[in-house]
Amino acid sequence: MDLPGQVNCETCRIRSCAVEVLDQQELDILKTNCAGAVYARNERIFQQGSLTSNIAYVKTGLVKIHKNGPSKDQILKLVKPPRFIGIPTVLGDRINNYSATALLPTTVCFIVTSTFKTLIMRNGRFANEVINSICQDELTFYDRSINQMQKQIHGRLADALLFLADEIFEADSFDLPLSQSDLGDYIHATRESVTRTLGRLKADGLIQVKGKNIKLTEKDMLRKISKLG
Amino acid sequence: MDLPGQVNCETCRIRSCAVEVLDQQELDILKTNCAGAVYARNERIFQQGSLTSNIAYVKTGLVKIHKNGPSKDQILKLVKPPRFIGIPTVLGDRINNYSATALLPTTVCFIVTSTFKTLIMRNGRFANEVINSICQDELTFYDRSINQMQKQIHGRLADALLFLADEIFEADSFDLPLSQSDLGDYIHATRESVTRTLGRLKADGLIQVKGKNIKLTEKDMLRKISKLG
DNA sequence: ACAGAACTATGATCTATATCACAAAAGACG
DNA sequence: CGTCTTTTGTGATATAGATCATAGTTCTGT
Repeated sequence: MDLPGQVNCETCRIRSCAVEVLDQQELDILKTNCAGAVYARNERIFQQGSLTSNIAYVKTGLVKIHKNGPSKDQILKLVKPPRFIGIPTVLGDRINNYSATALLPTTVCFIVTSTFKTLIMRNGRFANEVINSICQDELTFYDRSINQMQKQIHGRLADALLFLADEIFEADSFDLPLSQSDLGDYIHATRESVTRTLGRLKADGLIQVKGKNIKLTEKDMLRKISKLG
Repeated sequence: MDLPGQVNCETCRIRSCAVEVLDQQELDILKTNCAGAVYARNERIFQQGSLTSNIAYVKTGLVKIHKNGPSKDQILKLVKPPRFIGIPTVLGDRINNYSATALLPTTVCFIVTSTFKTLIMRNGRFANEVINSICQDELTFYDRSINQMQKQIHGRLADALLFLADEIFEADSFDLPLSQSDLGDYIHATRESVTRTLGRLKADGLIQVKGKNIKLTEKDMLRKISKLG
């Protein structure tokens, strides 16, 4: 983790919708209670179970949110910046309920939790934007959960690939930012099943694979697979 | 649905933490934009896909939040009052992203969405309480998701029974508020599997079943099953 | 009280995907 | 450059739980 330290929220070009609505005085409060950090691929941003007094704002890169389950670690979601993560630590206990790890080189701003709370209390529009953002996340996660539960592995993998292409990279060709084992944790499958299913999609000509690079050549077909489960 | 209509938020004894922090003027705003309703068992409170301009506050009873998946309806969570439901409709589109159905006779207050938003904007403490509540829900749902995914059916059923006993009824003996088919939608299993697994728990002497009534006689053992999956 | 619907019970079979076992390939690093 | 670790590929086997089929039971409305 590299620490650029001091940041300037006023001139920051990757501000969240929430920060957009702050006034000058509030930006000053934020600025003096905010520190930047840079993470390399696979570096842990925060760890489940650890005490914290910060909320993280992911500015660039890609982050996985993951949590220990009864039998293994599971990736709850992939977070594309810009996005706040770890907001639930505003709750009393201040213990991270999940881990966050960079999947690509990632820049993060840490905001002191009490400052975040102060801004919520002071500025209703800020609070409103935060609520919107959490609600959006909530709905997305509901959908993802249902899909994970009800689709079988082909559909879940197709979903993941389409998500990476459409939402994360906005390109039909991209380098997989996760190992197949991670991908398994994300779509709830074993590494072996991921390998086999990827192989199947490749054999059927729906995707091209060159090392880490994946190219979705038949997105319509992938979407159909995603639909049918 | 029976409509008591006019409610008085000032004297309401089942106020949320959020409403607790409102001042007199805000309570007046709330009161004039709030209507009560009573639902019978299995009555729909709101329907996924329908347009709405209200947020619901469940005062008493028990509610299931459920949503259509690719292959079937799934119960996302059981909501024990008091609790707001449907907050995500504060997002632009105002379309319910899931359904809510009463599992027991249930009383609900509907709050006009714009009023809810006004209160968030006006009163930072209200906003803060709302955020706390959503965050709490979020964490609970993460845990539930991971458990659903990683545990097998015995563990999932044990979880559900312990949840009903400990969180909902606060008693080791209770009448199942869901059919076995619903229970299947809740723990992601078929009705047949629920029947068999319940039968198994009964045969093993961990629970007693008399019609709809269930009595957890070996909670420690159930907890062990829940842990081991 | 009775007919129709909804719910519960249980056995027989099938299947998607986990597990296990091993090997090859690709990265990491002294 | 070679060793060590991590990642990927692939077959053989096992299994939890779905699906199918059939009946009995309880609820609901008239």
